[in-house]
Amino acid sequence: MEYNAKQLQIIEVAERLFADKGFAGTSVRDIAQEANVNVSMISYYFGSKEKLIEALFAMRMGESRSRMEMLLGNEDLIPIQKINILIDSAIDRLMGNQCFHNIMMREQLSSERTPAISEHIRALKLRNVQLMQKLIEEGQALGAFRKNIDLSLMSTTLYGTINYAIATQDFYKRINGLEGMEEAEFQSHLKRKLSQHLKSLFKSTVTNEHHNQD
Amino acid sequence: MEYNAKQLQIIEVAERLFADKGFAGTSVRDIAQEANVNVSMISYYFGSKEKLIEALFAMRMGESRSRMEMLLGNEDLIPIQKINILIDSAIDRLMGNQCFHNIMMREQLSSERTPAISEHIRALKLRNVQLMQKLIEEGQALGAFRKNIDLSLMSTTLYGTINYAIATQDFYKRINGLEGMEEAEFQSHLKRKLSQHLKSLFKSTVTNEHHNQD
DNA sequence: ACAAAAATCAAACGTTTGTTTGATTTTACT
DNA sequence: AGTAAAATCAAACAAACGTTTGATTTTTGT
Repeated sequence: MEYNAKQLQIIEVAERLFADKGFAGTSVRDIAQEANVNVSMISYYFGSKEKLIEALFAMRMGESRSRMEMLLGNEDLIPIQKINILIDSAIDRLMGNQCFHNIMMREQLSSERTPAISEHIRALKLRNVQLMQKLIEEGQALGAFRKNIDLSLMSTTLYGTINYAIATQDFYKRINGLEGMEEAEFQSHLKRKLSQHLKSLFKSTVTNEHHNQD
Repeated sequence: MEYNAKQLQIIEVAERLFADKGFAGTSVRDIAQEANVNVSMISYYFGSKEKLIEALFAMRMGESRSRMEMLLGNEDLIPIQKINILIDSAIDRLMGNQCFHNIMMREQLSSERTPAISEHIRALKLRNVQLMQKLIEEGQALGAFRKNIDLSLMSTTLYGTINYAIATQDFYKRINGLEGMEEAEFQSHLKRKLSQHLKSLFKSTVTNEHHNQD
């Protein structure tokens, strides 16, 4: 589905408001006002508020594919390098679409509020977890990774840590005394810290190497 | 504040519904119906729907203290044992109060929806992160733990992993083929897996010991 | 047993909700 | 230029919302 400028404007405003106040907490009049359109345009273009959030999901899910396939094809990389690419691409994806992933998180907290959306999320999570399992099993086959790794909980730790870091970033800012830092600078600071932290975490946990400082 | 049976009934039903459908997505009539009370009783007892969720937070926050202080006082335990106790008590606390922590997670996703609640959450998170920092610094002082540990992101990983595991437990069930398992059994299964996973994760990451299988 | 207090109820209150209507304006096409 | 389609609008719609009211029942304390 392709959208014109007005429709995109509505979707993007809705994304921001849904992320901030939740789906039920956001009225179509809120959206219409911030998007500078008449209330009736939402039903006119999307059919209903419910179909609007489904359109948002269909749109955002359609993006982001294919960039990670590069990493699978490249045979020059050693297992831990592939894991590191996976970590960084997950951080980039979640940090770069905070509003949408906030909404996704909310949807996961409700059980099956909208079947179409739940199905989108399930498919995405399945791709993510299978990709990580593939990389870990490759590393295990090469003898580089430990055998006793809980595959599905490793991806829980990856996405759980990133999501939770994003959800609590104000708290992180406060306890690390970064309240004065400019927003864009803070975002890249957090990305860098998350990257270091998760890479070190995964390296210690999945590899057979003895730990060495860097 | 102490509540009578009817008030507790309202709070507990509200907790379940807020967790499942969100605060804005739950109507006072939903709550009244499931709690078998008249709609007006909610305003009568709590003043408003908003004050009801604040009462819920005040009640749940008041519990759960003090059990973990035991772990701090005990000088017989080595650092990694204290960390393990912290992990298990976090798992027990979050898994044992899934509805409430679901609501807490939702509140963290909205920026400052209710200042009183945000303040409760901030205080709780501060206690948690400071406790973990204290334990890690003890271990570092004893030479048992590495020096280059990102203190605030370690607790992000702990709580992020548990919260995300709880939020996606239906998915976990499905990809691990546990759909037939009885609910109580699955809950203790997940607790055990989470405990093993997080202990192994923390051991690999924070200690100076070389890894050994168990 | 009685009076005061607390609890409960159906009904109504005024808003806000998502959606539809019908008229009007703007755009697109020949 | 003229007409059909698309877009926009204020207004209205019924339903659901949180809350209040005022009468009635139940509980409590003496």
